[in-house]
Amino acid sequence: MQVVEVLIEYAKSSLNRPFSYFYNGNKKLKKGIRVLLDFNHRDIIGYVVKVEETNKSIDQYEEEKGFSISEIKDVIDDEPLLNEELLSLLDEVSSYYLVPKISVLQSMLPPSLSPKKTSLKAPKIAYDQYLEVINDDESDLTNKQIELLRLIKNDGRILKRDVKSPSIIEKLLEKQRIKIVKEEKRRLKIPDYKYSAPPKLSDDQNKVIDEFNNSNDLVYLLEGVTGSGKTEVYLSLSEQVLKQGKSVLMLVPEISLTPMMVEYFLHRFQNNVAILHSELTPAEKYDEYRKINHGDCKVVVGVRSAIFAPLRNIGLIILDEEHTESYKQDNLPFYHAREVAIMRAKYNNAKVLLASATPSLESRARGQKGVYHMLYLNKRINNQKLPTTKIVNMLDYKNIDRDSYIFSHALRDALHITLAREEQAILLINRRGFSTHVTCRNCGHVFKCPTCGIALTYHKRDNMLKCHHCDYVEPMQEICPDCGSSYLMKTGFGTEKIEEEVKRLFPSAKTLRLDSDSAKNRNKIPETIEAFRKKEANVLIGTQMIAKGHDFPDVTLVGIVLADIGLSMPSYRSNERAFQLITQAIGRSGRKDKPGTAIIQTYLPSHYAITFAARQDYELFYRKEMEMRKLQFYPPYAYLASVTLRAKNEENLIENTYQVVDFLNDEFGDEGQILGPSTPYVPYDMGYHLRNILVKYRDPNKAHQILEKMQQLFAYNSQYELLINIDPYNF
DNA sequence: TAGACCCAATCC
DNA sequence: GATTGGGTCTAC
Repeated sequence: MQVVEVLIEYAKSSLNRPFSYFYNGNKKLKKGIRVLLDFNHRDIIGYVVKVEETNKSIDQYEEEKGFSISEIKDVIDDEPLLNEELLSLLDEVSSYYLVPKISVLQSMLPPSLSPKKTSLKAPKIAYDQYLEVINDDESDLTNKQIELLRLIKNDGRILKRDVKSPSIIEKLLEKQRIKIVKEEKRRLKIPDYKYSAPPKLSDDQNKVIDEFNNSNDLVYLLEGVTGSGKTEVYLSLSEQVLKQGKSVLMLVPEISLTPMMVEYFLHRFQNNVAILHSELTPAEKYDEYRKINHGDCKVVVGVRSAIFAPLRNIGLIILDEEHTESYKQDNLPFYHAREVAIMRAKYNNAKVLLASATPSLESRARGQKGVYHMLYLNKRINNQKLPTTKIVNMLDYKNIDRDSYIFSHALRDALHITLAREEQAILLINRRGFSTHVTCRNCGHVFKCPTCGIALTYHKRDNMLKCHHCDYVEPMQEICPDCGSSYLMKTGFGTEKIEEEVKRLFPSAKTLRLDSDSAKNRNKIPETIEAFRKKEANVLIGTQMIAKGHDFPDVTLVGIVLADIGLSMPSYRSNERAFQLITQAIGRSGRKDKPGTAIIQTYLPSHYAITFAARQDYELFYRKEMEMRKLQFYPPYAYLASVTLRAKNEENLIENTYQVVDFLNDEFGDEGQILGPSTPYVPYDMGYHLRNILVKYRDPNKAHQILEKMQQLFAYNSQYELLINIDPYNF
C-alpha cells in the first residue's frame, strides 16, 4: 500500500496542511502529481507532496495517526508538474508571503495543469496531423492518388486537413505510401515575423550594456526617460544571454497596453518567443506553457504571472516599467513579481534588470543604497523637447469656464487651438463612468453597492449604476428607495461625462473614449489606439490606460482634467501614483518635431506630486517623497504587512480583530507600529464584513516570525478568515 | 470551499 | 410533525 500526503485545492490558511490518503493501485506514485480525492463528501484535486510505501494495514495506520484515511479515487498525472527550481521557488514564495502553498501552485500552473477541479475540464493537448511519404512508388495508383503523393513529396509534408479528399488519403494509407504524423499544435496564432537586425546603438545604450555586462551584481535598476531606447537595451542583452545558451524572461505590465514590446521581441527572436498573459485562452496558455517547459522557446514575454514560467537555465529577467503596481498581485498569493524575480535569479545565477522612467520609491532607494546597481539613460534618442506645462488652479473661479464647470479657460482654449490646427489632444480623467455618486437631495441617501458598500457610479450610456469594485450592476432609479423623493443628484464626473462635455463644447470634434468600459474585448484597446493614431479622431478621452507608453506623433495637447483623483485615495502610495500617472500622461504630448502642451487642472495646485510631475522632475519628487515616507514611517523606511479579518458576524469580528491587535502589540513592542483596526475602503465583501490591521516594522525577519505565530494562533478558525498581505500596496 | 448537520422558525 | 432556512462545523 502507498500512503500519500496531499495538499488540497482550497486555498485557505486553515487548510494549508497535508491530508493523507492511501492507494492500492499498481502505479508508482510520485511527489508533485495531481490526484482525484474524496474530501468531506466532495470530489476535489489534491497535489501530492509525500509518498510512503508501507506494509501496515489501513486499520493500523489509522490507529497510529488518529484519523481515518480513504482511498485515492484516481491518479491524474504520471510525471511531476514542476521542476526542481519551481519546487523550491514554491516553498520560498509561500513562506515569504505566508500564503497557502496551493495558492502559489495555482498561480504557477496554467488552468489545464492547475491543482483545481476545473483543470479536469480544461483544454487538452491539441494535435496537427501531417501526411508524409514513406514510399513514392507510383505503380498501381490512380492519377488522383499520384497527384496527391507528388504534392506531399514536393512539400515534404502537408496538413491532413488541407487535403479535400479523405478517400484518396485512405487509399494511399492502405497502400502504405504515406503515413500520418501527429504533432502538438500551438493554438496561439503568431504572425510570421522576419528577423530584423538590431539598429546601431547609441553611445549611451552601449555604455549601459557594457556596465551591465562588466559587473557581477544581482539586480540592476535602469532609470531611463521615455524615448531613451530602453527596449533596444533589452533586446541586445537578451540576444547575448541567448548566445550563452541561457534563457530570458521579459515581464511587461499589461500586454494589451504594450503590444509593441511583444512585436519587438518577435521580430528579433521569432519562434523562440513564448507569450504568456491573461487574455490568452486556457488552451493557448497550455500550449505556450508546454513549449516553454519542453525548451522549444527560450524567451518568454509575459505579464506578472509569467514570472513562474517553467524556463530552465535563466540568464536574465527584465521587468519593464518596474514601478507598475500590476506586478503586485492583490489577492492570494499576494506576491510581487520583482521579489519573485530576485528569488529566481539567485537560484539560476542570473541577473535582474528593472527599468522605468519613474522607478518605484523602494527600488530607487535600494539603488541609492547600492543594493541595486543603478544605470542611467538620460537622453531621448531624437532629442524631443519636453512639453510646456501649465497648472490650473480650479479653486479660483476666475480660471473656470462658466459654461462648463469641468473645463478651465486654459484647457478649453488650448483644445480649441489644437482642433483648429488639426492636431490631436488627449484628455485624461482617471475615473470611468458618468458621475461618481448618486445622492438623494431630500434625505441624503447614497446609492451603494450591496456587496461591497462603496458608492455606485452612474453610467449614462446604458443608464445603469455600476460598482467599480465588484461587477454589481443595477438600473438607474428615478426615485429614492428610502424617501421616495425624485430629487436625485449626480455628483462627480468620469470619462463618459468628459466625452459628452467635449461633444457639447466642440460639436465638430471627433472623439474616442478608452477605458475598461469601452474596452470590453481584447481587441478593442489596440483598435482604439490604432484608430486614434490614424487620426480617425482628434480627441482621445480615457483613464490611465491611455497614459501608458503609446506613441502618437500628432498629439500636441494633453489635458489632465482632474489631477487630484489619485491623491485623494487613502494610500501611502497615492503621491507616487499621481506623480507617475501625470508624468507619463504629459510625456504623450509633443513627439517628433511638433512642440507639445500639457494642462493640469487641480484643486491642489501647489502639491509637490503635481508640481514636480509638471516639471518632469523625478529626482526632486523622489527626494521630497522620501522625506515624507521617513517622517510617516512608510516604505522604503519601514516594511509593511496588512492583516485582514473577514467574517459574517460584525460584532464577533470586531472583538476578534482586537485580540489580533493586542497580540501584535505585545509581540512587536516598540519594534513595530500597529495601526487599526480600520474599516477598509471597500467595507464588505459578499456579505462578509472586513477589518484591516496594518503592521509597520524595520526587521522583516523578526516580523516574519511574529506574523507566522499569529497565523498559527488565529488563522485556524472557523469564526473568521485571516488574510496576511506582505508588502501591501493599498494602505 | 461546500456539503452536512443542527436548531429554530414557520407552515398547515 | 414536516419542511425550510440560516448559521456553523469539518475535512485524511
